[in-house]
Amino acid sequence: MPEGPSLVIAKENMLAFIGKKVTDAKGNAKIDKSLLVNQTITDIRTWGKHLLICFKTFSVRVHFLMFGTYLVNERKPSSLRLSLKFKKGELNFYTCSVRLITDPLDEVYDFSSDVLNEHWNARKAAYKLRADPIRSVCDILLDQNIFAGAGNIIKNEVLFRIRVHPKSIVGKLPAKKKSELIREARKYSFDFLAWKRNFELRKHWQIYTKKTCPRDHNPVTKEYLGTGKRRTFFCNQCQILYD
DNA sequence: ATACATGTTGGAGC
DNA sequence: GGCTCCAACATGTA
Repeated sequence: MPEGPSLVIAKENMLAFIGKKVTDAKGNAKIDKSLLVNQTITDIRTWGKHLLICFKTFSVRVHFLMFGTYLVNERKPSSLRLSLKFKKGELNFYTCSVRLITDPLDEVYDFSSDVLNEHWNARKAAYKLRADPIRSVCDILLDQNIFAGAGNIIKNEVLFRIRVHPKSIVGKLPAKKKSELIREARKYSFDFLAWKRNFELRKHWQIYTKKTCPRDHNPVTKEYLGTGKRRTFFCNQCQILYD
């Protein structure tokens, strides 16, 4: 469930609860759940991979990490991390990280660094790349401070689309490639969102988990790259190394 | 069925 | 203090 577009879909699935009052809050989340009872949801937002359930004086931040799931007006046997009940309906969260945020969200988050946000600021991203030129494009694309919402699938597919080898150093990219990277990180995220909505995301993977490059039919290389040693698929022939 | 994965945090060790 | 490495979290999928 994790990458940014999936969070946008999660939010959309929960919009009906805006303006609704929590009648009960349960689950093993380590927050004071009693704070939520009798509070009304004022908004539901996302920042990257964070789902933000807003109340008048605080927000509940849900991060799904790798395996988190949620159900709207449904339950499953697994243990509940957080369950919000309403007069009509319920929101259930499993295997996720739940935190209370008491500072105003606009102080906690820079929404212009969320690739899916309407306030996305490409120039700011370009500035951040210039400020940190020696990092690999692999690490840059997973940096939530620069491309909030981008995850490992987006990383792989963006690099393939712009024909950049994942071991490239961001400062060595020609200016045109750098702006292409920034543009494509956002564009692919919206494609991801549209495909995910239609349950056809996998069908559109070009390099991620692939064995053969769809461009030149050479074998795809799989390596664990970057500081997080994340699964990276690439074509050694058509993705150019800038180092 | 065993291993692995769309992610992040925090602690140990240096 | 700061860096890197790794366990922990916990479950669906191949």
